[in-house]
Amino acid sequence: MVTMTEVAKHAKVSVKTVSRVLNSEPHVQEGMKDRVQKAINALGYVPSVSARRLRSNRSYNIHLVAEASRSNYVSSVQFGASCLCQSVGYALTISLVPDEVGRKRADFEQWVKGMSLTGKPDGVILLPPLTNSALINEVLSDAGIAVARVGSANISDSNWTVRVSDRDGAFVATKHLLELGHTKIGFIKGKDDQIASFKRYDGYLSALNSHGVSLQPDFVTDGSFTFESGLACAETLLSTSDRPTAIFASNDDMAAGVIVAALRRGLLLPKELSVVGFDDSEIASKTWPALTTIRQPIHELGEVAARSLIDNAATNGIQREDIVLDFELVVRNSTAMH
Amino acid sequence: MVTMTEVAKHAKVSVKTVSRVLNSEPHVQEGMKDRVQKAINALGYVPSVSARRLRSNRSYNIHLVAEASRSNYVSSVQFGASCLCQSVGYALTISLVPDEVGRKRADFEQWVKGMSLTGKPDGVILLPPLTNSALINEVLSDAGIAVARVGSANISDSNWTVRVSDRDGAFVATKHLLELGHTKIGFIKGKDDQIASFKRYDGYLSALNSHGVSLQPDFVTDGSFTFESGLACAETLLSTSDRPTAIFASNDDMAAGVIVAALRRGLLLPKELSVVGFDDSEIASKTWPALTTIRQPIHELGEVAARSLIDNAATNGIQREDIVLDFELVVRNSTAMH
DNA sequence: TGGATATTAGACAACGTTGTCAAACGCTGA
DNA sequence: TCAGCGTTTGACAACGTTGTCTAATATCCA
Repeated sequence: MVTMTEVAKHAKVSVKTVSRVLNSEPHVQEGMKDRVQKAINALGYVPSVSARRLRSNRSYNIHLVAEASRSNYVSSVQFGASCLCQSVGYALTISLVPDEVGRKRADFEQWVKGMSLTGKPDGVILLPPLTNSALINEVLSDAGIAVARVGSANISDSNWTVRVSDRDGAFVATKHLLELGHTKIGFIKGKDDQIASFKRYDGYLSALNSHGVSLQPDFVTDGSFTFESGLACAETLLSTSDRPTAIFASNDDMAAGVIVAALRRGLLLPKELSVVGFDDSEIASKTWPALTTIRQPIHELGEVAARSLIDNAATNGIQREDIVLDFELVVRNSTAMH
Repeated sequence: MVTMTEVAKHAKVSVKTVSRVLNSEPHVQEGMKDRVQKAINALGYVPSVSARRLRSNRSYNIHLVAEASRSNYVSSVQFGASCLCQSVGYALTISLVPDEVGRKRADFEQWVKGMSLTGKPDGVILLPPLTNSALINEVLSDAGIAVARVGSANISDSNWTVRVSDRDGAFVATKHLLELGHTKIGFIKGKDDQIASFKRYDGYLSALNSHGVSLQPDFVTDGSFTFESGLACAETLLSTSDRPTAIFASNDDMAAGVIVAALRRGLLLPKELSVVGFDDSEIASKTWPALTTIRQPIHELGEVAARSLIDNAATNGIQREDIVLDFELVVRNSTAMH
């Protein structure tokens, strides 16, 4: 292994000068820079992260925490974060936790400790539904770790939130159905541990309202963001005598469940039932008919979250923000005129 | 931050003794152990990974490399690996690379260098189709990094392979169709950069053979493991005058494509067409009808891969193996008697 | 009982980098 | 010409752990 000392010897300068060049510190003459650079290339020197970490007390590491379910969403965020981290020489570590963690305090503190055991990261990215866990946010804050949350949250502290407007997205989705002539629009809520669930419901309500359609309470059901819950809710919605002609599910997995439920009953889609989802996750384009949905720039969410944390670590800046990215209505084959 | 020195002072022993206790080295008396343990708990001491890494020249880090597509499969493996790493105090870092990497040598070496920049891992887990990339395996070997490959490979070196028997799995899947009375069985191959593709084809052939059914070349099409390719292949297979009554696709994504193609043509499933997939990835249970498929213990693949690498790092052992896990035929609603 | 060996504990150096401090140098203005 | 200042460089310590070596003590066998 080539060390800084060898580079220094080869370039006939001190180690400190090599260090200065590597970290592009000021007060180094051009000639020196060149000499050092040449020595580095000649010897194929690569700095030791371990040593750098130890001395500078930075981990050059971002940690992402997500629940193991919802794999499509998670892996898209991860991809965005992974690309960015790699491009700036950061490592991205991952914890996929089972669904129940975050509920029991002791377990979770144990988990945080485990994380610091593997090297306290410069920042942590939280994915829904962890985003809105007061417990997790508190524990991380207490540990002095910067946090970037992906998705809506109602926690107000000095960290980042990176999200799309759930309310506006749901509004646009519902409006799309209204404009196709639907007035009997079923809604499947998300899990109530996620703020997004309420915001999407809000958007649905406002859209109905702004089109002068009154809410029919039977048409609103409680899902939990899973395929199975979407299927079950659709069974309920479709078995009423005066059934909805369209269903807006709070995410794509549930919408896929709606489609299966409808096919089972022998409904012709989209003629006899229009379906809209939310997320544009992978499954949206693999159902038949393919899902009309609200596209979140999921990949970008991860990228922005990672970048915020890294910039923060580099500058020790404290300017935290609520970053809202744009969504987009993607019209496929699951919606039609009524 | 609490350091070892402080623990040593508190317990009135030398730092080395504390180190010995922490690493459960031999030759420490019980009394000492207790005293040190108490001091550790009292002060809430957590060892510094950075220092440990620097001194011991181990990274306590496993790196997983996958292509960003195939998210269901990737995140299952990840979950298995993540759980295991966490339970033994290792970190799991991830690189999700775009689909083309591994083709261009320079790019890839750049990538490996980037990885070592973020701390040379104790081991790397490769996921298909990277598993079988001679280039990647070579570059990692040259860098002296232990590798565990998930999925079939035809690279013979002294690293691990963790997989199921693709041939046998495909044999069982095909046999299932034959036993339902099908003789006209279409097959959709996987991408030819993966050994699994050939093995699954082999299994299909053997099953036909062992049931005395002769191969009909028209019934074999070239897919690439994507939903779209499955859809396209099914279009071809179903448009022939003497169309197959069953289709075995080399993975679930393609099988989902087959289902969509069939539904588009107005076929009744599974009555008019039986479909079988491979993997039991998330989508398999979310299609209508739900897919009959071969379940790989994907989660376990990741776990076993990670464990092999960690054990190796701890013991400096060199016993590398080809680990074959069990698969299982999962019968759902996409197959029926002919 | 004595010598040899095994066990236990500690002092110290070392890992490869960055931070601190001081020295050397060149420049400016009086 | 010289004090005063800014720039550039280097010597050295420090980060928190583990490896090596040595010393002290306990144990064993002849």
